[in-house]
Amino acid sequence: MSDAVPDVARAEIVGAVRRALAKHGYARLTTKKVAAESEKSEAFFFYHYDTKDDLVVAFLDWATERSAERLAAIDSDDPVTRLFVACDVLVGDYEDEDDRGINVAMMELLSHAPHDEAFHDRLSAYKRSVIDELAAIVSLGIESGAFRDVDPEATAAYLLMTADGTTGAVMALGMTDVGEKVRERLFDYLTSTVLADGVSPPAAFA
Amino acid sequence: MSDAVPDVARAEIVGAVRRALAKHGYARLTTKKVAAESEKSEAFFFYHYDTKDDLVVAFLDWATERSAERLAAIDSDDPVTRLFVACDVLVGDYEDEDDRGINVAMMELLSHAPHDEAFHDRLSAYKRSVIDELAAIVSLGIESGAFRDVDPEATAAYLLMTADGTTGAVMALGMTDVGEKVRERLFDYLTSTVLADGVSPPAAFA
DNA sequence: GTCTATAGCTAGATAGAC
DNA sequence: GTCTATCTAGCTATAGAC
Repeated sequence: MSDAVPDVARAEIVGAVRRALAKHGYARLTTKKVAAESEKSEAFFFYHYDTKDDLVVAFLDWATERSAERLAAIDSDDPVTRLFVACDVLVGDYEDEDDRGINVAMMELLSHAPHDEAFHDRLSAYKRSVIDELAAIVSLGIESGAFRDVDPEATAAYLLMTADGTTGAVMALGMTDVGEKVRERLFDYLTSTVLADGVSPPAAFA
Repeated sequence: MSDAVPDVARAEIVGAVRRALAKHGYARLTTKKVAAESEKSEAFFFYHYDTKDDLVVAFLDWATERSAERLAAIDSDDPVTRLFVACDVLVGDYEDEDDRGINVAMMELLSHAPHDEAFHDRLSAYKRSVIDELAAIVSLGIESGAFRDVDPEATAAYLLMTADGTTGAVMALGMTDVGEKVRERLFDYLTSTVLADGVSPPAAFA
């Protein structure tokens, strides 16, 4: 994928970019601030990557991959559990500071995507893949009879958009009360509209 | 509100900031680029505002006010119509280039809010006011018997978060197909979960 | 491969004429 | 009030020692 940057170097770089983004945001990111988040010098970063933007793209590649893996790693054969946990993961956890920083940074890059093709391409592909993943879960549930006969793609898109919006208000603005209420409505939606009659939500979400 | 910047000057400035943000995004915004979007010189902007960030805040004040007014201006006494139209407005129109630019810019400022108190304060207040506005519509509908007895605040928050997330994917990434599907699911949600039995959505949304 | 030092530029902001 | 000209700081990126 990325042209032969050694794994240790990339890990160091991605970590420093991640911390610098969490501390200063993309709009105020400088290569000095990135270097300040590691033991390495500024030149170290320019040896491995050509430009500052390449550093950010390396972070973005890492972040999208990480998020996709977290979804894929949901460990259950039951479509009901998988769908609830997936939505839970997508909304995110405000208390997890690292996660919050990563999510806010991804959002800042997303909102800058109209002006940066690399951001646009990676984030469109990522969003698309999440929708596909959710749609696959929905399809499974329909086949198994646990879900109603909803439109998998449309339902997946709808769920992701709700989770995305919530991430913004909760992670970026700290409106945790809104987060709680939306979570409740979201799980209620799954229960009343996606789950088939007589199917219950997982215990943790009831 | 803002300390005595003449209305004509402010209009000129807000317009230039708006166009510069639409063209370059917040992360790449410079005062030179702002000035390039007007007939005025760079010094003109610094005569009326002390710092570059004050210019952006002036834009943000204008943008939040504009969005709030658009919601408040929905011209109907019928809670059903008002709720559907409000959601429609909140999701926004991808085809409207100005609206798209404004929405994407607001999103970029939102995602930078953890690092800028002025952004944080204005956007939290704005989001809160939209939730209040939506909740008021929901309460009205419940009183009139057009809506079920849902939780107005939670429902309002839930609807806004879905609209916000959709704005991101549609306006910033151009995923218009996702926008269509989410709109459909969103209006379906309103119809099946918020509207009382036997109440129909407005003709335009059926 | 990684460092220190610095080039070269552009940013935000100001001075002073009008 | 608005302009042109310009200052200074801080940025991205590179050169050259090790």
